[in-house]
Amino acid sequence: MSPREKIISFYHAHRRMPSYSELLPLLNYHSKSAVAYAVKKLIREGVISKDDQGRLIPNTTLEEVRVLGLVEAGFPSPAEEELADTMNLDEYLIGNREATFMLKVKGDSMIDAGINEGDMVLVERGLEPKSGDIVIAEVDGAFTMKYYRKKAGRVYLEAANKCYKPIYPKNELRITAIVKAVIRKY
Amino acid sequence: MSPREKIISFYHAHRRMPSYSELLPLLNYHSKSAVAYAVKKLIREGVISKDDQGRLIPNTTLEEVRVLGLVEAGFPSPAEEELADTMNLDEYLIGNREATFMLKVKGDSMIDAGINEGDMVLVERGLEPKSGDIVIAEVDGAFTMKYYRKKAGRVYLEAANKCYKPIYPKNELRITAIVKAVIRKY
DNA sequence: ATTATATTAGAACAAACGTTCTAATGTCAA
DNA sequence: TTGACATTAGAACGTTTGTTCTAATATAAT
Repeated sequence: MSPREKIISFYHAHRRMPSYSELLPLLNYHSKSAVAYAVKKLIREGVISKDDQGRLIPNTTLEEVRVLGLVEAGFPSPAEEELADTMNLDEYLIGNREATFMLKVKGDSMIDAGINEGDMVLVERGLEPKSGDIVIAEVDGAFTMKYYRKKAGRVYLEAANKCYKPIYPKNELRITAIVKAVIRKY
Repeated sequence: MSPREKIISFYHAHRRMPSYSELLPLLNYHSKSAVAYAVKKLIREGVISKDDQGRLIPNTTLEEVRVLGLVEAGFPSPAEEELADTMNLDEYLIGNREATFMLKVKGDSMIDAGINEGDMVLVERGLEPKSGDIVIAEVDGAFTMKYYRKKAGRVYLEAANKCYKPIYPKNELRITAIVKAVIRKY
């Protein structure tokens, strides 16, 4: 296990960077100056960084994922791999964390929109739905995921599956949340 | 802006929790004991926590998303909402961060698998593909995303789109990475 | 073996840390 | 107004922080 990996696992276990004292046993040293020396090396290598007060802060690569271009473009050669942009999944997917929830998808009503049973959807509450949004709606006491459509002032729900007919709500139509992202894990 | 939101934004800006001194201006206090008092309250409310040495650590809700059950089950009433499980997107989606990359999908060859053009895929390098995996493959110098199939010892690539025919590699077939997750943002 | 260099141990240091005490102030009900 | 309580300011405390120095040791080349 490299020093880098040890620090990363400490960071994820404690949700903060280790102090020099905590790095002593972690990096198998017996003096803080040895740690200081090792830390300087890691900083030179771009593994970690320091803030203006000397505290260690995680480098972006500790939390971010490298983003490449298109599938067709494929992977760059190791030489140019440094040019790759990085992205934080959390920041990318979550706007208002307080209002964001994750739901597991049941059924096949949105299969033509590429949302399959078992997928996870990130939904956000408290937003005003626009026509064309995918929403979580409460219809007659039950929850469903459908397209939210508004045509000629009339609101209805439409599945992304030809087997299902549009739903024209009889009573009230409560839009509980709006689907912001779909996540499928293999 | 509530104290909670101030701390969260500090945490995301500095990638660590603030010290008591840093909370002074943040919470508009002029003494550390006032901060200590406020921190105790926040801890009582479950907003933040402390480790065994008194340092502030972010509560799970600072980074995690609440997970509900099925779409059909919908949202629990506010009373039982505390029961909701939480999940960290990073931990959920990323196994080996060093080997993980993100690619933007071009084309419609995997549309029947629910992967559309413009989606992002999380791929991991250095894994041995199994039959049925979705992979990024280099065929004759170009990259494509296809199903990896192995039948009777023979390896070929198959699109999830009836318009495309299976690819039986003439020369070599290089599996560059395996698709671990699909992410679509609306 | 000898030299030069790189690394580590150990100690000392000022600065910053969270904690805790007293005193002052603010808040609210009676 | 009075009294009870909650909150804040300010100061002092012991501890831990990162830094920096010297001395000892390891490493590698000559």
